Amino acid sequence: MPELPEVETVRRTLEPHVVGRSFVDAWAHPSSKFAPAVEAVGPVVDAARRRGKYLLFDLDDRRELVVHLGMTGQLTWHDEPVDDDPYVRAWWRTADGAMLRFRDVRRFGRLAVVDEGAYSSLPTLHHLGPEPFDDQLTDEVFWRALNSSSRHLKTKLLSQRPIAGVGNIYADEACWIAQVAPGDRRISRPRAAALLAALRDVLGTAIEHGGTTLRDYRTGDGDLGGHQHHLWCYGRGGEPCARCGQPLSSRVLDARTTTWCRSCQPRR
DNA sequence: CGGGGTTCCTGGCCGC
DNA sequence: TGCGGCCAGGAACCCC
Repeated sequence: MPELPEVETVRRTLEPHVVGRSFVDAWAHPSSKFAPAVEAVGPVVDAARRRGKYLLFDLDDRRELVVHLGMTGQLTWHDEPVDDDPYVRAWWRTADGAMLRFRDVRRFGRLAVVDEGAYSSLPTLHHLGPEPFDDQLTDEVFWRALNSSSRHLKTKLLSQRPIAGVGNIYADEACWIAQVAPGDRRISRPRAAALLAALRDVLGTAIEHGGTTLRDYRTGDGDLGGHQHHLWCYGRGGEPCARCGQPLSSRVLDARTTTWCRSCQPRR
């Protein structure tokens, strides 16, 4: 499940390949989720950026190729032709025979080519909250955003509004680190500050590890991430809490599997 | 417009 | 061994 650390790793690994190049040919699966890929043929790629879980490739004709990896998306660079694969949903070829390839088994990913900054066709990107490491995201701002509705705290994290780029893995990890109950609906200012610090800690560490590969995620060079060996609670329901030894709880919260420690993440 | 439900997808896994 | 059923879940989409 590519979240911010995975998408940032893909961005960093693709950047040296794509920036300064242009695509001379492209193909896309007929689904409207992927068909726009061919519109990126022609212009030079000026930059490889990221906002939340979205990859943004700036094109030099004032447009952007927007890529969301969904659940199983893999965006990889290939200097040489690669074997055919039934799960490839789009590819772009450069003049020198290299290829950028989008593979996505479950087709939850999505591609778009838009005028620069014109994200209205992608509502989550259009209304995306601040980047985790943005100085504008202060404890105060985060606390207010988390208390602006009465939904579960974890659901608010996953909404991409209080903060961009957090998915199921890092939401559970950050709540565990900050000792926040994911099912609480309100949070005190000091706990919000602790949760923001935990998010920054875990997202930063996961980027250093090249992201979390549970199954499908790969870097832009096709490599596995490493953060799967550093998870405190995600996917560990029933195992002892690394902090207190009590078994971690797991249940579905707002349609998302949630793992936490009832003992050291008590309801407030 | 916030909130809640539904849909998109298919490999992997479980139980019989 | 084979197969039906269920699960994983981000974001678009629709409705109230």
